[in-house]
Amino acid sequence: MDFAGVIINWYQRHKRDLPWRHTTDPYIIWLSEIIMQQTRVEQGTPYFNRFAARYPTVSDFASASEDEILKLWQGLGYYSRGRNMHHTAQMVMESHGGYFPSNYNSLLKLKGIGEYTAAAISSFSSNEARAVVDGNVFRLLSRYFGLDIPINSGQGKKVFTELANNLIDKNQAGTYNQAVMEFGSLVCRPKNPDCPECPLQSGCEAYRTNRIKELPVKIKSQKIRERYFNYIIAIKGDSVLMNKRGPNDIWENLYELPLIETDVPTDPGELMLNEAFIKAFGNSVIIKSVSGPVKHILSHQKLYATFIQIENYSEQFANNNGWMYVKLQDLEGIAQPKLIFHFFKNFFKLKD
DNA sequence: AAACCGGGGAG
DNA sequence: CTCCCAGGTTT
Repeated sequence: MDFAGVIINWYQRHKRDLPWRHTTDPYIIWLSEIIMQQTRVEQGTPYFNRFAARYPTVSDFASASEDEILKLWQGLGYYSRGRNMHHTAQMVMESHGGYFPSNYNSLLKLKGIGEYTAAAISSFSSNEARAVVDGNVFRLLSRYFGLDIPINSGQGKKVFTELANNLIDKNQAGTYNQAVMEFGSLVCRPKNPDCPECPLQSGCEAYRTNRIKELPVKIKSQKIRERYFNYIIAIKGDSVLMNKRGPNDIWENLYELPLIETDVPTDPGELMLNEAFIKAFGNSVIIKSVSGPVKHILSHQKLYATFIQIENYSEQFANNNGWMYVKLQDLEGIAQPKLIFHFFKNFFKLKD
């Protein structure tokens, strides 16, 4: 049996029953694929179920508001995925007559859909023979063929994509694509792969040469930036001052507390002398309470957040774009980063 | 080509 | 702590 045959045979005996595997509707498959990008199946599945229930068709998705979509997305990370989906859903309504595309080239033009996702949707919905190349496939192929070219280099991407397209079973492209990813996820795992039970063991170059641990090769990641977020809690009556974040930074269009960011750790007393702080709140502020710093780690940044509740402030922040008072009972309805959501939960003793 | 974009779980 | 997950977009 050839490579594809072994993989498909294994898949038919070991595949998981995932909710998006029961459909050929490209819209539903798109929903699942975007949600699962850089996300573990266990983490993404509840989100998929909520989105599929709330927006059964692309029309439903397109007519929702961005705030509503981001709220449903809250906690899943990489929020541009949610914003791009909204844009794409509207594009499908306007330019594709409400019918979600199912061919590779049309899919590739849509926002948030790259080569992987276009190959996945087209093969799962219409059996188009384009090989998916995701993290699982990179790992499986680099090990099986003993290729040490970095998987995150331009050249590596090209080599592995070409190889994958030579291996695909063109008569059952969708099944093959599902199968290679499932196999990479459950057998050819990143750590402790199940080589003893692997049906490809006899032909695996990395296994033969004892290089399982060295493959795949990846180019080292970037430096991690450290940032200091001084969040201000300004409560007036039954409202709290909030900020809607702007473009070109993390958490775009999500809501947080008013933020005075500094390059170095700054204690609250010192922060009150900060130019931006005085410009927003005046110079007769009283600090009521301080908590933190709370460490919040992203893949590319380390955040240290301090929460400072103030009183006797003057409202000179009227010109600060995005700052607004939000009623406490409306807080639960707006999309917030995990850091903020958790803080509020603790601060107001909110229930789940 | 390199930087940017979350959050969580495994080891 | 490090690595990586059904990756894509921007610079």
